[in-house]
Amino acid sequence: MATIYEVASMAGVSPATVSRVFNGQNVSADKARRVRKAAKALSFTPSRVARTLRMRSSQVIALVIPDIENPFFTSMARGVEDVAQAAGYSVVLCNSDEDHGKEARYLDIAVGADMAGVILAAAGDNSDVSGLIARNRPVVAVDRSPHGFDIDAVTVDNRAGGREATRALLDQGFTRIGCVTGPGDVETATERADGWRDAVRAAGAVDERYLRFADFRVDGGHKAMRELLDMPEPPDAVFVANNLMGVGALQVLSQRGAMPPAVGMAVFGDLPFAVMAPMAITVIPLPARHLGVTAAKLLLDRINGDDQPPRTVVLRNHAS
Amino acid sequence: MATIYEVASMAGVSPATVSRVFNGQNVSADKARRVRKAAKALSFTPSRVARTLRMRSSQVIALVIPDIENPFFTSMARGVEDVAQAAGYSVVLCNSDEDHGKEARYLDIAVGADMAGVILAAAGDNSDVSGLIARNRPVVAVDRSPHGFDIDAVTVDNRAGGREATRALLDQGFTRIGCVTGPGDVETATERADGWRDAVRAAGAVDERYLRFADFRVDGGHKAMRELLDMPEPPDAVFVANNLMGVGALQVLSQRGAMPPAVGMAVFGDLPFAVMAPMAITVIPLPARHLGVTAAKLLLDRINGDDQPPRTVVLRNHAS
DNA sequence: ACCATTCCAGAAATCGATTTCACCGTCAAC
DNA sequence: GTTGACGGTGAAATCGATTTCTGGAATGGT
Repeated sequence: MATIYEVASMAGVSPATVSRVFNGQNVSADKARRVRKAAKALSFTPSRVARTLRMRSSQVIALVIPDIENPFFTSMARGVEDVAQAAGYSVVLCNSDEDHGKEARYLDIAVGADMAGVILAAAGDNSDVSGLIARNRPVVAVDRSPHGFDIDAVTVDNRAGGREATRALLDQGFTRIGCVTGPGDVETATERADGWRDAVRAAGAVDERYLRFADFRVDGGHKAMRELLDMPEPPDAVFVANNLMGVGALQVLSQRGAMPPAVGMAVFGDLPFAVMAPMAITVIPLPARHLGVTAAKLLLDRINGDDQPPRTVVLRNHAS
Repeated sequence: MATIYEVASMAGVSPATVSRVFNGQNVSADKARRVRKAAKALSFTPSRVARTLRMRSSQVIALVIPDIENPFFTSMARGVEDVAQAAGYSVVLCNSDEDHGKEARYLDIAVGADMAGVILAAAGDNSDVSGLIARNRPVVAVDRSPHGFDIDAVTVDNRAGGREATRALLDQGFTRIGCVTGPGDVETATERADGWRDAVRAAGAVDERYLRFADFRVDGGHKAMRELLDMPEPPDAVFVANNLMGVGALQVLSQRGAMPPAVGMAVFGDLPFAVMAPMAITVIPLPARHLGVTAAKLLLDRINGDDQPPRTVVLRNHAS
């Protein structure tokens, strides 16, 4: 509540001097001491708001993710946080809940709050970052990237991963491979499904009835898996395009007493908090933390004035 | 980037009028129309920073949690978020990482950024919220509460839960019940261990060698569980005081081929993303989302000027 | 002893919104 | 016809920091 002015008058100096003390500029030792003492006495905390208004930029970066309850994204958040902290930035986490409206609102806030930059795991292909770009605020897309904008991006090779996962199932001798992927307007979902198509086609014909779009959550996995199993000729194996749907699918299989390898299963992304090493399940690991770290580094570069044309970094998901 | 002044001059009115248009005050229809048109043309986004500086409060609340990778806390965050959103507030999530230094930094930021209030799941008993109190900012403690401050709090009955969990193991016929709890300076950890002591004492003598303090994470569960199993006379069952350590303990048991019910197990808090209904495991469910909802409501009350003496809400964890 | 740097420090402008105050019309009441 | 109330509007103060500009003091080189 105390302001720089009160500190100044208590220390018998000008506000400018108080500011200089706190920003490590040259101030005589005597005055600096008096200022610090006064600041302590008044338990002075500088107003970041005033500072931000004047400086036109805050030491905060926004990380907008579509599902805070997904360990993949929280792990990514940790990566972002560690890099940002080390560089003196704070991270605020915004949960868009896969909702374009909420996402837009958070992006507006990021602009209005003069945040230094934004790392965005977009809710869908048509997320709109034009406001950020118009105002020249650095943005980095991570995991998924909005279409139609030429911005920095960090992704993994979704198609290759989907192909590899599906091929693993074929190699295990399964013949009717289903696919449970995410929403049709999310890049990672369609790309992973494309990988599935690639692999299946290479082994024969693609049966699109075995493809299900769900919502990238546990419940989506339930629903899609049930649908597949209830088909007249159900698949004998399934490729699931993300971790949470993988959990959902496994829960359904468990209920029906058909755990892998009775039904084949490959998952894109590590299964969260798995208790038993799921030997019968093929997992394409996803470098979640590393995605965050890389995105944060890219963003910090931009914040510090890096002006190259936008880069896209594709991380290897070292298959296992 | 456009300011209220540019909008004003484009619309041929004063900045005050522009402000009034956006804040729903009385302005003639004609001018209002011109202002809106100009604002659109300039793609004007009001500066929250300037607004906050002037109003001395922002529409943002901080939620400080000790571990963003723990689904219990993210679920709590969802509860907070839903309530806050509905009331027009945004939530920024701050991960203190069980570190008092980081936590203190985030609390400072909350003050300096003039946030409307803070919901704090403290990193330990001796977290310091005096800065917030001195500046009259609403704080609500959730899950854990810092000692020595008389503030609103929302908790569960940890001791009763620990007692109940342990009793369940005794009822199942186990006789040497171990306990894996969290750090000694975290209230929820010590209280749950107290519950364990209560139950064990009621059935005989408490052997403190069966009590382990770990770090509330998966690795802590590993370490503590291994130590217990490696004792000359290992426990035949174990009460684990949180969800992640429960996962860790189960992983160790799985490795050693002693899954429940070979070794008895009770866990405080729901196991995240469990694939199979763990019938052999006693789970004390934790109303994570509800904790968040309740805390957010309390905080909003305070923000809106509620001035009663601090309340402590203890939620029932409807045992199962 | 003199001039040129360099260093300190204060006054005042600035960031962009909100809000008080004062003023002007208009309209209703008496 | 005067008074009072009220709605609409703009000028200017305000929030609390940073920063430019300026002047004075101190330092150093010759």
